[in-house]
Amino acid sequence: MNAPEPSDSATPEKTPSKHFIRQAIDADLASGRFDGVATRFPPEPNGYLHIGHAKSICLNFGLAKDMGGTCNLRFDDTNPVKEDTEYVDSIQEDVRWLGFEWDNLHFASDYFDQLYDWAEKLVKDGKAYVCDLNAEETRAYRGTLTEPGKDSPHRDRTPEENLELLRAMKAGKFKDGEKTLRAKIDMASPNINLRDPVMYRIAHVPHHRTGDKWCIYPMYDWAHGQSDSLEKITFSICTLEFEHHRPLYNWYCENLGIHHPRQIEFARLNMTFTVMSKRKLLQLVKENHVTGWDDPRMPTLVGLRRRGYTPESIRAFCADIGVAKFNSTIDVIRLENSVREHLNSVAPRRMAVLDPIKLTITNWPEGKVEMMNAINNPEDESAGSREIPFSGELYIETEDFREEAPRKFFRLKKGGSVRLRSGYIVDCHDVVKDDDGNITEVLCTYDPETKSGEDTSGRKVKGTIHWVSREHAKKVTVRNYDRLFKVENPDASSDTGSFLDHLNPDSLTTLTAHVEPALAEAAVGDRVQFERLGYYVVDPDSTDGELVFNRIVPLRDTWGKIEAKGKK
RNA sequence: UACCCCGUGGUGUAAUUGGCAACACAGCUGGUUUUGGUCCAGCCAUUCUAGGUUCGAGUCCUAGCGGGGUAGCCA
Repeated sequence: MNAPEPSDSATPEKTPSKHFIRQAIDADLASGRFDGVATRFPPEPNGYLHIGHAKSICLNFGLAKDMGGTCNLRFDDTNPVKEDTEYVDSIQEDVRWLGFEWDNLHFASDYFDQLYDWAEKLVKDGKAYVCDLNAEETRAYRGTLTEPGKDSPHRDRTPEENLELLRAMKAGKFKDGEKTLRAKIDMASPNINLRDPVMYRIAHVPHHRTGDKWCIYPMYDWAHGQSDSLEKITFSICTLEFEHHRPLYNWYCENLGIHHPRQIEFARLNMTFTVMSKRKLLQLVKENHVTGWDDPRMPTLVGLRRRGYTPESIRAFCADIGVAKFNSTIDVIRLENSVREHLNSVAPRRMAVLDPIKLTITNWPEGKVEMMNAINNPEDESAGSREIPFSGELYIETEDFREEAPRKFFRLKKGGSVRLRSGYIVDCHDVVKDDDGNITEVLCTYDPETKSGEDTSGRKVKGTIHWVSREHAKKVTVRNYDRLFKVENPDASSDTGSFLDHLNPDSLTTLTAHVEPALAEAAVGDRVQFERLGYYVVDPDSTDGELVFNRIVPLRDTWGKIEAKGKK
């Protein structure tokens, strides 16, 4: 424990700045308040994990790793009406996929017995009481944000009476909502959490792990800190909205006289063009605005995984955005960049034509097929190369040809030249049009002296475009995903409607693409770069006969920007 | 209008804890390039405001302004 800093203090340059939680930990270690770091990631199993949880996971597991400590995975399963094992499984899978392994796996429900014993202790100490007020009355007695509350009429029951009542509650003698156990703190506290908070509510509902054993269930505050304590957590890291709960967290630990972790709050992740609340994500799924929790447009971890995001890129993103208390909104571009950056270094390059137009090479020897050598990844020599068939009939991207084009258009135009990537330079001399005047075919000659890798011509052309050989190309389905929402802040409360009004109708475009033959062997989960287009992953929907590629993220598109600017 | 938290470039995060405001991303300029990708270079800030303490304030104090959170028997 408490490993000394690596002695690289001689290189002040490299010292990464420490966020405020790291600083707090350093201080507590230095002062002797704690002698190690033990954290936990405590999800409630009532939904799928999303990118916001990834921030918390990276923080908690990352801290433990960096400080030579431990991190547990604990399910905060104190409310059986909302929770389900379906989520327990998916959460574990997601945490592992992200690249973390917990030291211990726990469930708050495993502590129900201990929690109950502690509740009796507080009752005996005169620090908790059974209250007969119903939910409405409790609310009325609690007061408001600006007015103090009033004491419950049952606040002064004797410990003996309370104990008897509590045991009767546990034994199932009362109906749902008939009684609660409350901590006896201060009904006039400016902090509403301290106005005699409910510890137990009655709910005759089976629990996904404890079955019918309990009909009283602990509230978050009464379970969370105690679970932390039992696991000897030192730093209980949570999001900002729990800040006002900290005094209560402390009160329980102090009044029980048990191990007392330090709760530290940080700002949860907000991201542009994204909704993050469980309620809204659930609504997107339930109302079929997406195909499921793992729809590639969802910010869930299962969604991002299916989209093709790598765990490395998500971890890099989380490290990149930092940790603070300021309530910020991260530009989703940052997330997209992180996966681009990772995939740029590891994804093999392949050629795919999404919107084909035929290109015929009029001076190409009839029936000749030439194998061209193509580099797999210019960023990684060890990735090697592959062979691509080149022939007299090719497909190129429709948008890469213009009959007439502006000076700045570096691609193919009538009377112009372009390099076919890993192929030859071609010169366009004519086009073929249908009756409506649409171009159906581009006619070119090729320059035999310009073969890629053995160019002896000395010719320079402005542009290079991708292509596939018409007879050798494979057809695949391509799903081009875009942002799910068309506005930066879909959460923004417009008086008129809901966040659903901001759904992007073009968030998915499905098309049939022609790809180079090497792609026929691609397996589900393989990630490639379609040259000049973007990064793609093979979707599990793929079958033997038909591959499905999801667009993970497009390449940066400088030309697109130039063109868009020109139109304004 | 009670209490708590937070205000540093377009967006985020730093600043040896009182000592020349740094880094990343975005944007804009240019360069390299057989991906208009990658890569490289340059440009882009009166630290919310007003006072105060100090030789010196992003940092400390006071007041104001702005943003967020909180009144579940949810977590």
